Amino acid sequence: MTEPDEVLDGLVQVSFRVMALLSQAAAAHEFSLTQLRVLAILRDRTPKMAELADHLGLDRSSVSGLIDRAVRRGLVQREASRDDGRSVRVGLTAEGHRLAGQVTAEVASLMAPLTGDLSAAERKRLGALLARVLA
Amino acid sequence: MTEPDEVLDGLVQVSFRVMALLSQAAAAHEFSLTQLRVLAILRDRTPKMAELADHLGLDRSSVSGLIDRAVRRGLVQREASRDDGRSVRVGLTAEGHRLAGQVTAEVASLMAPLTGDLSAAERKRLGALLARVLA
DNA sequence: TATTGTTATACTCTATAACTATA
DNA sequence: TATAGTTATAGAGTATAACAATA
Repeated sequence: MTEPDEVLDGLVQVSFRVMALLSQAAAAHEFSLTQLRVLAILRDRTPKMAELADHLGLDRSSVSGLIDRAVRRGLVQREASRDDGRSVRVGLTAEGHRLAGQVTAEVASLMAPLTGDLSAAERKRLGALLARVLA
Repeated sequence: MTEPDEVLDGLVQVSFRVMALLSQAAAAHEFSLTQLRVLAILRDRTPKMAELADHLGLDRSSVSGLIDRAVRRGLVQREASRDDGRSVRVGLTAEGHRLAGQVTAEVASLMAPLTGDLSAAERKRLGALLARVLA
């Protein structure tokens, strides 16, 4: 190949741009993109460690460390599962929820200019096409 | 906020998908996403260290380490600049070029399914919209 | 025996600060 | 003095392997 598809190339370029913005939003609060993902995931879930590892696509041992650091910062709590004595559920603390909400808002602000030049119709079309890509 | 724009949400989701595919392509050759970026950048440039750091958005000291490891793997070479005795140019070795080409092809293959369900017209439209986003 | 999570270990990535050499 | 690059150091992120507790 070597001549990459125009559209695929655009997807890669846009993805790097988006990741840079997400990293910037995370860095403003001194955490990593991965910690940002953890916060986002825990906003509407209280998964077991193994489930969280699956969501993130990481090894369980890596997630242990991530959660250790988030707990140390007071953003996340561990609690024992009653159904299975081996497993542990993780969830946001009140402060974690607050921060997750704030960062989500900041991400939206940072990203808004990306689609700022598009008309309502173009936005709708782009949204639909992205949904197809994700299908 | 808290209710993120549909389109922005799509961009974030697609970006994570793309990054996962790129990471997968890189991991198949046992290197990181950053090393993949280095290879891609050096495919058509022979920058000085400081220029490479700018492209990557990283500190020079971080790039020193990245290049050290790539040199150790025989993919990249350093050479002194003749115009400025302080600066160093970096470029791919023959093996680095070979590998960069191969990985680029593998990335294209991995990503192809993303747009596999789109018609030619839809692809064209998506490409145009992504170009607007990048503008 | 198998599974859940943690720990020990090792390496990559990254930044800051201090340093060397050149300008 | 200022700039280019490296080195020293420290911490986060990641995986593999070994382990404890529970199933």
